[in-house]
Amino acid sequence: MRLKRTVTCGQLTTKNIGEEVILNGWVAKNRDHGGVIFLDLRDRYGKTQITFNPDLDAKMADRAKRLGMEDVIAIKGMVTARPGGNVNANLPTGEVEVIVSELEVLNEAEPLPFLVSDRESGNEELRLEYRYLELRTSELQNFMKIRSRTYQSARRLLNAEGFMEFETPVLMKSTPEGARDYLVPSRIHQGKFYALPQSPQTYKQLLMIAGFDKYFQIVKCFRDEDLRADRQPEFTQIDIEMSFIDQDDIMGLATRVTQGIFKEVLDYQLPETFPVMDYHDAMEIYGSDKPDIRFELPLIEFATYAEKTEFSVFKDNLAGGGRVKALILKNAADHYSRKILDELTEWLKTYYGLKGLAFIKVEQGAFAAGISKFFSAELQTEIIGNLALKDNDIMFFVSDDEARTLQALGALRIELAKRENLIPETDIKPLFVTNFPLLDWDEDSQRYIAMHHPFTSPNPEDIELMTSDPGKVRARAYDLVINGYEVAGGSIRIHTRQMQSRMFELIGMDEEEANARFGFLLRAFKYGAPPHGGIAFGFDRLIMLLAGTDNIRDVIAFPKTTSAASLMDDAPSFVDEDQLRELHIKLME
RNA sequence: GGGAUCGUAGUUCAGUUUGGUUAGAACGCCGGCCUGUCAAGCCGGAGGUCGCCGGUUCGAGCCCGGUCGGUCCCGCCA
Repeated sequence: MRLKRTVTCGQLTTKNIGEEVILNGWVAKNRDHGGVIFLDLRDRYGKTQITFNPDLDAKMADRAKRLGMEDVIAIKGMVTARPGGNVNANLPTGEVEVIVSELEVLNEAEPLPFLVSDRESGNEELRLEYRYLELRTSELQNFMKIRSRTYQSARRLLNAEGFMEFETPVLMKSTPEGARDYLVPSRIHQGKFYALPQSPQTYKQLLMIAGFDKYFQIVKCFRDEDLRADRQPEFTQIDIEMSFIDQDDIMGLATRVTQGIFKEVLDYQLPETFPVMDYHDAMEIYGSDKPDIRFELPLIEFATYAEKTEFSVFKDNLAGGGRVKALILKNAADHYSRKILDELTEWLKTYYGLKGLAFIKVEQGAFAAGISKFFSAELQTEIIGNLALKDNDIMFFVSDDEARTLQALGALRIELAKRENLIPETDIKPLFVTNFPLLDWDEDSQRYIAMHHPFTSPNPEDIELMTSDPGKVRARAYDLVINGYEVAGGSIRIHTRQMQSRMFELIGMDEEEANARFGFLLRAFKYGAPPHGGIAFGFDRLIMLLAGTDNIRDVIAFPKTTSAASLMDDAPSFVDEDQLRELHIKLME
């Protein structure tokens, strides 16, 4: 190219008036007045108005007339103050314009499938097909800048803490405990497969055994599971592991890293320490292991009152080991018509398997509507007094088995908060959730499965329970939760062969199977494994919070759709017979 | 695996409730006018397999069945 830029499109101000400059960029807009022609020239640094005047060069003005949106051009010209009254206050460069003396058209663009100036001008399917165009929009340019700054910030902070950065294999052994693996067939080893890592878990533990006591990696992870608004099949973690530490050390580090990132990327000051909540309390009070604590609206234990009602649903559920919990919305009963209550009920039935949603409203100091007739006058007075209910309050009740009650009411808590505008959108409220159960009973396979992963250390106080009541054993595991998103999760690991074998036993994995799958790790434990533990940040979710978006696709340059496809390059796709033959693979009909 | 919802000019949408002649608007595109705009303005034009397949009907963008694709959710995500 002939005209190489001397400045970017975002930097010219009145200070540059009188300078001759060269700009390169995309035509963002062409405003042709018949005589004078204004173009907005855009690059990732900003926009600058360039002006063609036929009085100065009629031929060039004619060429400028033909320039269309997203053409790539280079211009040389003089930085000039805009005439009085023509300043654009919305643009940092709005006080100046460049009067063009030379024009080089670097590449013309065809008519566009949607407007780069307006992200909403194309639906998502189309934008994903032309993702490189969507990435030109100011919104995604900004998200990618935040992402880039966050990489740098994380690296700087961890480096300052004395961590070493590593890379671990992407082609690894399949370990079919946990999420479904993405498999890669081996050409050389007929019939054998590599797996893409769900996380570099075992490698980082082996690096601890190797003596690299502070490890980190910004790493892609792959999980072949169904997608959500905050889940992609390939996603990025800031993976961290440390030796000779305890849970508090990891939580402290995670706190400092999170604070540092929010400070450096957003100049947002998070609290000095993050609150710590028991898993049990999170479930009981918020109905979630990743509670959004930007607003209160706690779940209320209602069993003792429910016992005194005449409502058989409550009493039967309690008798059968189920639960009754409630939510109170203050001064909002008039927002909940029959129609809206029916919609909420239908939603809870459909998604959370509830049989119904009960409610009462408070009117003139007593219960009204819903299931109020099942409460005696004395009971109503008692509840109104104890729970400080006022007129126009509405109380929702969910009663089912424990898991369903907590999950459904937790979901209702969020839904009601949205409807009532109770969520301070700009707040950032982190907390740690700790003391997760070590094991989860799996009905399908009639055995315990590891809730976090099978390398998680049990709480030393609960070792006895491993024999007597495994379901009660707490894990030394912790999640960092921000605004209802699980942003990071980790644990103190098992570091002795004995304990690891015991854990495998508990989840019903016999020695042979354990050796086949994790023998390399078990063997390593025999040669001086230090106590260690770590945490992994869901990098994309962290960016979502920093960017203020609720969609993970917004913060990934080339994301996949809900069906794990890439609309731009059409992956996945069929491959040649030759390729399959080389891999010893035959497709089933 | 299941549920909900969407699919109509290049694009965003209206039209579907109640089936009926030529499927509209805006933006973009093309042409013309216009010398200070910044969502520039004014005039004109081109542009449609109503996602696809099948059915009902004298007649389907509209009704029915299926299918493909997008999104959101449940299951799943150690």
